[in-house]
Amino acid sequence: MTDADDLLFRTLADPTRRGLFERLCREGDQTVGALTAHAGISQPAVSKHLALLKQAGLVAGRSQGRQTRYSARPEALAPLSDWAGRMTGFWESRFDDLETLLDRMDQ
Amino acid sequence: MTDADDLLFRTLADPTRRGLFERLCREGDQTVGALTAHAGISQPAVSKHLALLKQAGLVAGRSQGRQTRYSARPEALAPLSDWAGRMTGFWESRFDDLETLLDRMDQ
DNA sequence: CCAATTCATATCCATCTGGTTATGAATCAA
DNA sequence: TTGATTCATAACCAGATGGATATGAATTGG
Repeated sequence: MTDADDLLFRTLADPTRRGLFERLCREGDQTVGALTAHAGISQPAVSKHLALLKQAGLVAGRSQGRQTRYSARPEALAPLSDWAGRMTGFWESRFDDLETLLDRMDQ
Repeated sequence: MTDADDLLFRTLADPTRRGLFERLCREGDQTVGALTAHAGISQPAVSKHLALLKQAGLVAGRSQGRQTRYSARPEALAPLSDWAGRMTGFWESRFDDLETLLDRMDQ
């Protein structure tokens, strides 16, 4: 469990952040204003969440004049799926071991 | 984003809980004492984490005399991978739309 | 140039969170 | 039965977290 993985999990723990990320995945790039209009919280709060999402690599922001357009980076979710896969893998391999053991006991 | 999903994300946000869950996936059932011996925190702290993991469906505990053996339930991770898959799916479908649009403009 | 817009940052605050110690309930061993 | 073991729960505390408001910097339009 690396440090970056921990940041990823922590960042996704908040429903507001997941909401912002999901919206960017669904509907593509958005300005802070557009995101704020649907978030139900203040603009500074949205900006703070976006900063955290950015730090976790989940979004990227590029400045366009006085606006900032944010976009989702779903590739950043890969470590999440990888980790879940490993957990299930450990589980199944232990299950396999048990099966081999039972097979041996059967003989 | 359902309520259960939110609980799952929140529960996995803590590195100690992920560690406990990972250990149960890797090495199978463990008593609270065995888990405490490797966790680096007090037994009550471990019990509290286990209670949260249980509430999220990630582990199950069965009482055996004065011990409690906990086991991992990796199936509970499914909503996590599902959500990640949906996010990537949204992304890709938007990308497809853009491609079709560009294709049309090419004609 | 000046006013308005857009966003980020600073500051502050209530609440949540993860840890501790203390304690109690249940089980086992002698 | 009595004392030890194992775990869960209660009470408490320091620090993190998510929110608000205030403000400033940068850009744009008139």
